[in-house]
Amino acid sequence: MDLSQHIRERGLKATPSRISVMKVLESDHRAYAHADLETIFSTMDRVTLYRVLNDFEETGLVHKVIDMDGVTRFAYCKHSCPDTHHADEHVHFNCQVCRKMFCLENMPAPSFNIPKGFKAMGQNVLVFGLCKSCSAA
Amino acid sequence: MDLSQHIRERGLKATPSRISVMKVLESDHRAYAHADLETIFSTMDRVTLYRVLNDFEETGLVHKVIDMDGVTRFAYCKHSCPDTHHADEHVHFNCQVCRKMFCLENMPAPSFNIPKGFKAMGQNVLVFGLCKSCSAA
DNA sequence: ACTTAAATACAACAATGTTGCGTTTAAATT
DNA sequence: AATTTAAACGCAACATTGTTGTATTTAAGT
Repeated sequence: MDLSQHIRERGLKATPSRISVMKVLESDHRAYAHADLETIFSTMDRVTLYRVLNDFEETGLVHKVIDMDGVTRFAYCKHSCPDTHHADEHVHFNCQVCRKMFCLENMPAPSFNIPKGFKAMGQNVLVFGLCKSCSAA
Repeated sequence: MDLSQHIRERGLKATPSRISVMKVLESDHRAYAHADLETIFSTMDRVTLYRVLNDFEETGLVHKVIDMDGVTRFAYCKHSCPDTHHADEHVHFNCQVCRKMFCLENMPAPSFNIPKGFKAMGQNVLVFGLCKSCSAA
């Protein structure tokens, strides 16, 4: 699959920064924090990285989740998502030891029976504990 | 109910700061951000307020949730919670307009069937959308 | 190769949260 | 009621996460 093409399809220019960030996100369906990617791409400008991630999110290329520490994380959208709604809303798992966040792709977020008067637009379902490698150690 | 007594029962000193913060939290089972309380108690030191909230959380007087914006919020524990585990883990609702966060006390967080190898310790279940007053307006 | 809107780099700023330390105070003891 | 002391407070400094403004550069269409 051509990453440049994938990016351009959403109306964004396929710049080197975007292509390399997308390559990481696409290779591993984990939710990455800005700080993670800043470590990987040590020469990339902080602000550019923030904007790359926000642009990806706004065009539906990635989805956004808040982790246990209140930090925003971004994960590749396996299914193409429209700009407005992310079809693949699933449960995320956040490890308390290594702090990694995993997309549980085949575990859709349940729909809740919210009290009358409230209007639900989406949800953020986060389970925390120990991931595979950390519970083994 | 005596708030001072309630605070002392958890091994904390019943100081004026703690009593007044607890009074607000206890009066309305909503999850308050540090910023909300700083507005209410404009003379209270920022750091003291952070420490009051963290102490309450560590002793099980309140529970902690992360909101849509990644901001930590604290809500009164209706049921007494042991230090380690909060028995009243329920769904929270975060309004996208007024940003208020509501405890849906009678909606327990579901237990998820996490993949083999992962060890779940707890969850943060957040539904967002429009609250009663904001969807009416 | 030219053009232009989009993207980048850099500086400055804002919000949230933490740490260290000297001073004050709640509450137990005398 | 006075004394004691660990706990809590107030203040300064700092760390991290994230945003905004603007001049410069570049992807990609003409």
